[in-house]
Amino acid sequence: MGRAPCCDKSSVKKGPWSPEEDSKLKEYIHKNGTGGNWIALPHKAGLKRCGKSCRLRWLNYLRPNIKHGDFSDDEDRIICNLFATIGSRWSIIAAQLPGRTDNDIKNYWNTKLKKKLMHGLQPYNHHSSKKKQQQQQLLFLTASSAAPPEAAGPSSLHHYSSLHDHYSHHYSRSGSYGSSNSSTSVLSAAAGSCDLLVNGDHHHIHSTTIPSCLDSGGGLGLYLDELCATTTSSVVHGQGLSPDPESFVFGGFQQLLEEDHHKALLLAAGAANQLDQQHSAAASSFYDEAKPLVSLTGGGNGAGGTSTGSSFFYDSSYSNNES
DNA sequence: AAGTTACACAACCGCGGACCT
DNA sequence: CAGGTCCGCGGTTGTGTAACT
Repeated sequence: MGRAPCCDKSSVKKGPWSPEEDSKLKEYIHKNGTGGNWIALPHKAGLKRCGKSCRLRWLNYLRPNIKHGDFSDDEDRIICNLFATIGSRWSIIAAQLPGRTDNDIKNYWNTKLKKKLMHGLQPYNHHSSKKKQQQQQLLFLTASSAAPPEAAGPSSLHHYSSLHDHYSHHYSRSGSYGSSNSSTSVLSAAAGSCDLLVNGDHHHIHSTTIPSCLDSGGGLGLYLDELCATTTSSVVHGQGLSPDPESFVFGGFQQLLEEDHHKALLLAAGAANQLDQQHSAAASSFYDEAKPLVSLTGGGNGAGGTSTGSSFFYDSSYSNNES
């Protein structure tokens, strides 16, 4: 029954790979391929390594056409856009960046890009009172400005809080996500005017004054008054569609405590799924089960992705699920 | 110059789903 | 169908090195 154990953990070597090990692995795979069996590979290749370790070394370092070194602005943009849409699905993000590995992107995000984003989030709303500012927390929904207007998809209802689940569900069935040649547009969320559905109340927002969140990506945001309040009747104000876009996007951010910085960052990146996980307790205190916490409807200019990408978010089955 | 801290990156670990027997 | 392994993924840790005091 079953298969043999992957390896004897007590007898395998761990830690950094030596050049000799690298060349052994490279040579073996060039001659024989992986054979579809990483567990058996190290023994055949004469390596005292776990199959998992070999696989990781090959995929992340030895494989041909791997890019090392600085990420370009375009790559930054793509990573931010994708992270904003799907969260930390590094393998999917990596699939959109030829030559980059998920591990590489993950490290890059954790060490540089996240900080870059943090530093970008500093101007403050000069128009709000201090007390008001302290009460306000920022809910930030990112939307890609990279997608051209003509890429707009049909309208559908988006429940941001469940975007992650939808995404997993849909891509795993359609298998179309990797086929797009337009990585920035594949996962673009709506950037044009749209309706926000907050605890059942509709708010229509026009995009023309919506500024860019990152250097590149577009974004729209709104304040949630008393985000952590225990009441379920909190009102969401669609603030900031003002002549002072910067203050809208980043307003209130500086008042957040360390924990909230992380929360706001996740929000800023649109990683609603992570927010759900990490702050579900706080969120659940004011989340009305019967109504979506925050939803995005419509989608004018820039909504959705192109060609293959558009099927992603505007899949009919998804729309059906929402009704 | 030595010690400490911060940073970047490689590698490991554990989990969940797919697959095999 | 049940019980087991394999594979791939994401989170975390370890290690080398640069920057700072």
